[in-house]
Parts: sequence; C-alpha cells; structure tokens
Amino acid sequence: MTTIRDVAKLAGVSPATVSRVLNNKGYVSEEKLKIIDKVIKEMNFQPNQVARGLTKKSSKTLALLVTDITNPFFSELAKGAEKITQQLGYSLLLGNTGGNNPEKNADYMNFLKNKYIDGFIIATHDIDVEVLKKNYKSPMVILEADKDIENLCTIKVDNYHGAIEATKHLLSIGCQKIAHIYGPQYDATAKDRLRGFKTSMKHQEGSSGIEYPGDFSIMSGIESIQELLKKHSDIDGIFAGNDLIAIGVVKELNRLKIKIPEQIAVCGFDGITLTQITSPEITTIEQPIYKMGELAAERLIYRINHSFNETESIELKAKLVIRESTVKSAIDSKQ
Amino acid sequence: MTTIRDVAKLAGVSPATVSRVLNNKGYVSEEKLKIIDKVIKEMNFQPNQVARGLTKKSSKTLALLVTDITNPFFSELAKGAEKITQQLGYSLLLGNTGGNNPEKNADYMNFLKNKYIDGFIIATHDIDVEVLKKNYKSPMVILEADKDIENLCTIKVDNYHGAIEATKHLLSIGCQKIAHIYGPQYDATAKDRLRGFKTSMKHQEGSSGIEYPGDFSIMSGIESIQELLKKHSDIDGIFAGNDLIAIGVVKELNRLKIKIPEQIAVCGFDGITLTQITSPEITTIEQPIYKMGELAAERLIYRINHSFNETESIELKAKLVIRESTVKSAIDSKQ
DNA sequence: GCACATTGTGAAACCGGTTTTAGAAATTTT
DNA sequence: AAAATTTCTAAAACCGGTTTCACAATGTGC
Repeated sequence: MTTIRDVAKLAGVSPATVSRVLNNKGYVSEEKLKIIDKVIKEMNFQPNQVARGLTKKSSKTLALLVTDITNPFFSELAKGAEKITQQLGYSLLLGNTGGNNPEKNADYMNFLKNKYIDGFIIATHDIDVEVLKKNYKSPMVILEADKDIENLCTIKVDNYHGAIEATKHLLSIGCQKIAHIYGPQYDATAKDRLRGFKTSMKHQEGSSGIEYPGDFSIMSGIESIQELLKKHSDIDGIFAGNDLIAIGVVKELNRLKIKIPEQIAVCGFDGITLTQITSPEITTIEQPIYKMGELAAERLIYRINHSFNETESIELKAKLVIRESTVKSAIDSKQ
Repeated sequence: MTTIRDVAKLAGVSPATVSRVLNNKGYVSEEKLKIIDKVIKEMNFQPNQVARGLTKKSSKTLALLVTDITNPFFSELAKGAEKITQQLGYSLLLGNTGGNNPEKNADYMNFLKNKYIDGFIIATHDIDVEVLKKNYKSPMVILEADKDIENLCTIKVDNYHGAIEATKHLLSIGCQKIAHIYGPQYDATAKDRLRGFKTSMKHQEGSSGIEYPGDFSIMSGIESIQELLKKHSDIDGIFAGNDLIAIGVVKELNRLKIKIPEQIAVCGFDGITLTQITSPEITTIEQPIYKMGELAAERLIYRINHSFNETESIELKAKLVIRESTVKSAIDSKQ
C-alpha cells in the first residue's frame, strides 16, 4: 500500500506538503500542487483512514442502533440512512439491540467509543436516552424520542395528528364502535397515538371508543381482536396502534370469515410495505420512514462537520393512505 | 481519555509492558501483571481501537454487503450476522448495494479497503465475485455463490433438493399441472431451483410442468399468475421461485377469488416470515436464513483469526414447511 | 564454573497520517 | 530601504497503540 511518504518522495516534497494538499489547508504553491496532484493520481494513492482517524479522532463512521432490523420499519429506516451515509463519504455500523439487556448495550456503546465512531442514530428504546447523553458526548440523532432533548437532534412523526386523522377516517366511513389497540405506553409513539384517538372520540355523538392494550406485534393483533370480539361483538372499526397489529387483526378476521371492511374496517399506522401484501390491503397512516432515515443521517453528518449541537427537533407529517380495508366496495371495483 | 502511557506511569512500568499484558503475549512477571491489571481496572482503561488498528492493520470490523436490506431475506441474514459479530467483539458495517452501478460498488469497496475492514460477507449479486477476488485479498464469505470459489468460504442452501421437495409435495397432494415461476437465471439460486423442478417433473406420468420467468418480487408474482392463467386455465399448482413471488401469487389469486389450495395450491421458497402473515399462510421451503447469517460471521471471523484461507463450501439443508396454501382443508380445520 | 537458554523489562522505532514549529523567500507597508 | 507581513516548505513531534532491540537477571546443561 502506498503511503503519504511514498508520494512525497516521488514528488520531491515533504509529507507535510502532501498532507496540506490532501486536506486543502495551509499554503501550497501552484507549482507543487500540480506535481503532487499528478503523483497522487499516478500512484492511485488513497490516504489510510485509520491513520488519519488516529489524529483526527474520527473514523468517518456512524452507528445506527435499532431494536430489530427484521422489523420492516427499521430496515426501511436503515436503507435510507445507509444511502445518505455512503453518499457523504461515511460508513454505517449496524447495531441490533433487541432483546439484549441494557447493560450489554452500554458495553457495546463503550466498545464503539474507542473506535472513534463519529455519531449515533438512535432508533431503539432499549437504551435510556438520559443515561446515553450523560455518558457519550458524541453527536446523536434520536428518533421517536419522548420529548425534545437538549443539545441533540430529535426526529419524529406527528403521531398525535396522525392518530386523529386515522380515527376521523374510520368515523367518516360510518364506523360507530371503534377499538384502538394501542402499543406499550413507555413508548412515546404509542402514547401519542392513543392520545390522538382519545381526542377524536371525545364529543362524538353516536359513536363510542374502546381502548385495548397491545404490543406492536402481529401476534398481539391476533390475540387482541379475539378478546375484543368476545366482549364487544358489535365492533365495526379497528384502529391498530401500528401496522403489525393491523396485519394480525386482518389475518384473524380473515380466518373468522368476518368481512373487511363490510363488517369491520381496519386502519393501521406506519406505512410499512407489508400493508400492501395482505388481502385486503390495509389503510394506514404512512410515515415517511425512508425519508426519516435519510434525514437522520444527513442531520447527523451536518452536526458532526459543523460542531453543531443546538437542540433541534424535527417533526414530519404522517399521511393517510386509504386502501381496501376501509373502502367498502374496494375489492370488487379495483382494477 | 486515558492512554496506555497513563496506565504505565501509574503502575510504574513502561508502556511496552502494559501492551504485553493487554495482548497476553511476551514475558511479564506475576508481580507486575497483578499491578497492571489492577491499575487497568482502576482507571477503567480501554485500549484505543483505532491506534491499535493502525499497527495491527485491523479494525475489528466486518462489512456485510446486501442487495436490499428491506428484503426480509437480507434483514434476517443481517440479524444473525450482527449477533455473532458483536458477540465475538467485532462490529458490522452495513452496505446496501441495490440499484447502484457496479462501478460505485467498487468505489465503496475501495473506501472500505483503507479502513482496514477485516472481512466481508457478500450477499449480493451486484458484484462480480471474480473481480472482487482479484482486487481484494481480504477474507470473505460468499453467500449463494454460483460455485465453489478457490480460497474463499461459500455458504449456500441446497436449492436443488429443496426444489425437488417442493415439487414432489405439490404432486403428492394431487396437483396435475404445476407451473414454476423462476427467478433470473444469472442467479445461481434461481438456476438450481429451476433445475430441481425440471428433474422432478420428468417421467411424471399424468402431470405436466410449465416454466415461466419471473424476477423474485411480489409484483412479478402478480403479473406472472395473470399471464399464466390466460394461457393455462387448468393450472392447479404453483411452485414460486421465492416467497415474494408466492406472496404476489396468493394476493392475486385472492383477488380473483380463486380458492387456495382447493383450486390452485401454492408453494414458495425461502421461509421468510411474511409467508405466515398472508391468508392463507404459505407453504414454503424454509432456508435457515438466520443461521446462515450466524454461520457466515462465525466462519469469517475464524478465517480472519486463523489466517485460514482454504477453499471451504458449506451447504445447508432446506426444509419443507407445510402450511395452509397446500393443505386442502386447512382453513376450516385449523385451531 | 562457564556457556547458553530463558525470563523480564524499558527505550526507541514504527504504523501512516496530521499538526506544530521554525525558518526562508517573496510581498507589502511605511 | 528597512520593517512587517504573507507565502511556502521541511523537519520534528504527535495521535495511542505495538513491536523490535538491547540488555540484565535468572536458570539450566555439561
């Protein structure tokens, strides 16, 4: 592997001058610049990132921490983040925290610490952000955080208004008894969605709302709908806390031969691709997940390069996407 | 951040001795060992991986290259690889090659080269393995390669026998006209599955096989089945080249109100989780994807640590998992 | 008791970059 | 024309580890 000293020798200059050219920094005469540029190309020299990292205390690497990469929400996010990361000359470490104990996660973070990881995208709830913040002064972007975090960038979707839109939609197609299967309440996302549902159902003459606890998985959707139907046989609309729950609900309703949406209409939340492969396809509140990934990486790299550490919180809009599971005659009229 | 020299000073020894302790290598007296160990703990010293990497020419990092991380096959793989990687003290870079031109991928690989990435798990077909091999002498594990590769480790699933099992299963439940929607033939996986299908259908009195080209996506499943039904209205079994195709097929058959499996039975290949969320659930040939990820990481790290570069090829068995899409009375009898 | 191997240790060089320092040359100010 | 400033460059120190080298102390063989 050719080093900066090889280049220097061949160009008849000192390594320091080559370094100045490489970093576009400090005085270099036109003449030498030309020679050095030429030699660099000739030798196809590329500076060793590790050596560079040692002095610069940087590795040109970001880390993305997700709960479970097989969850389509996270893999979509990862795809967006990876694209921008690579585009801007960084690489992306993947950390799957799911199921690990927080202690182990701390170990992992520590491990990364002395690798000079430049920044973190935190998209997991297995880690306490406050603890994190105390221990790591690295730039971070936190996704779906509970609230704004001082000196960090948070990116979230407006879950509250998204939930309102979902509920209003179900009401608008005539649902009178709507159940919301909500996610775990330590999760800010789940909390906001439940709040939106409550708000929408208030003062809603002729309609009533049921709240039922779930846990953001397909299985939870299946089990919840079974229980719900036992207690409330007259339910005619389900607002699922996320798409996975919605998928479970649709699956179980199909099995029970309950017609969607004629007997029960279903709306999810997230906008993962899976909602388009079920029969019927599921109406959902689509989050710009891919865009969130892109944005997270872009903001993180910006903060790294500009030593920017103001509190910054970005809220993206979610969008109602109407599909077969809430359109009465959809299946027949489609195509 | 505390350095090895800080430790040395406090322990009253030279940095070299501390290094010897750290690496468990060379002579160190019991006495000093004890002191140094104590000081390391006291100061909570952790060697800087970047500095270490510079001399060792290693970054304790692997790179995983996938075509598309949102494809559940790859995310499952990534999860397995990430677990072992972390467990063995490495970290995992994620590279999404999908859609990029090969030229850009080469750039990316080059970029990684001077980061001292210790090894690569190649699970993408966007890169020509021969070119790769010529340019990078790093340890690599190649997934689903065409054939054995000299001096590298290849891991694949026995697609040929898996396909035979799938076809035999469809025949055993009485299918008489089976169509195989196969994937792109530059893909070794797709080729082997098609070959298995052909073998099984040969000398099969009373049954006939149709081969139809597809491309491993849900959309392809939808379009293929439409075309197939136009030409062959008497098809009663579909062996899809992979699960995504199968999902498309099921989706379209549902839309056309064709009963699965009564009128047409469907079998996929891969064993991704999605096959369990459709209605009906889809029979498939389950590959041990997660295990492949684990194995890939484990073998790669072994090869790195033991300078092991013999040709090594591992073939895993795929397993038929029978679900509703091929069991005539499944839906009613279930549960 | 002497040659030789083994154990133990610190100083110094090294990995491959960047940054500081110091001094020379060219320019601008006064 | 002298002083001050700016441009340009190389030598040396540095980042934080590892490794080589030289040398001392101890143990072993004959």
